Amino acid sequence: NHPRPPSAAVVDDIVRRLSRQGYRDTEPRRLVINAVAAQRRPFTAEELCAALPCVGRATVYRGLRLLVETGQVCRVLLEDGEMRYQLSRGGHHHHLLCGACGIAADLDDCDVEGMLQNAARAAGFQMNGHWLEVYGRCGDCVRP
Amino acid sequence: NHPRPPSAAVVDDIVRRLSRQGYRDTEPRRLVINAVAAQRRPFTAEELCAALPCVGRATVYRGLRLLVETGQVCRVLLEDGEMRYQLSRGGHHHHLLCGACGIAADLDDCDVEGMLQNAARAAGFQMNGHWLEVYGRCGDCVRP
DNA sequence: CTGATACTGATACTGAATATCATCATTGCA
DNA sequence: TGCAATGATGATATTCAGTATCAGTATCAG
Repeated sequence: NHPRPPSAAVVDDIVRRLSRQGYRDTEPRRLVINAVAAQRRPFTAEELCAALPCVGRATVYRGLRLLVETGQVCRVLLEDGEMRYQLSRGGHHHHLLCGACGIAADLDDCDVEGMLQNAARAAGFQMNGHWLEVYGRCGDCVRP
Repeated sequence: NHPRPPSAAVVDDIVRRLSRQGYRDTEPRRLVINAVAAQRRPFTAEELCAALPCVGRATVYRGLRLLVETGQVCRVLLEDGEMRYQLSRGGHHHHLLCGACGIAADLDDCDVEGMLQNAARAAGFQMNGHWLEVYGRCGDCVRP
């Protein structure tokens, strides 16, 4: 339930990728990335702010938005409609969200794509993308 | 692009269902339901307020919330994360959302359920529900 | 009819997110 | 290495959706 020590390699990787796109490597931005990488489960922008009292609110929000826009952080939609964020491993994937402990596991090898393409086509619709979240209980919460 | 004249039968039906659950049949509430039924595409709470200048904001929000809670209006998640609402036909279904005209078509006969169940189980996860939206272009917007 | 109570709506409030803008830090380049 | 050019920061003000309050009103069962 506590933040984990973020691996410096992960943070450096993200900073490098931003650098390649022309974004500067700054102290506050690194702090934001660090805090994002330290989260164990989907978090809100406000939680980030709380975890970074020495970084301005605006900077935290800007940093988070940047990470989302560059695809390094993905959005996670909770069952009640709340939007949270999580470090992304990259690539298309979905989330298995545990309603008990709040953790989000990745679900990669799932071919909804093809099925949806077909269903959409049958409805005269050209599919370009989709959003999928799966809700339930993770293994640890089902049998404790 | 204009609101359609809401069928009185649909509105009456909703009012009756609310009545059965102990909710009163009031003038402002009927106006809200009427406005909801008149929408052609997913709408926001604020759009409802704008369409109902003679009904108090609080009442519009309360009415909308009631309809969502009783399952007569479903939430629709846009690609950019914005949450909208739409009159529900009831039953489990998903939406085909057109990014061009904003319309939402229903997708009923699609068996993602089973596939997700299996994928979730393989990850040691007990699935209880899911959220799915499909994005793209509707037939009218693909070939105009 | 009538009373219990659900409902309404003007208003005030909250809280998340963004705009502003003077100041500072970073980086490419000389 | 030093120096602009400009991207980034953060305190503050502001916006805006959504909710709480609460006195007054409408509904409906009996």
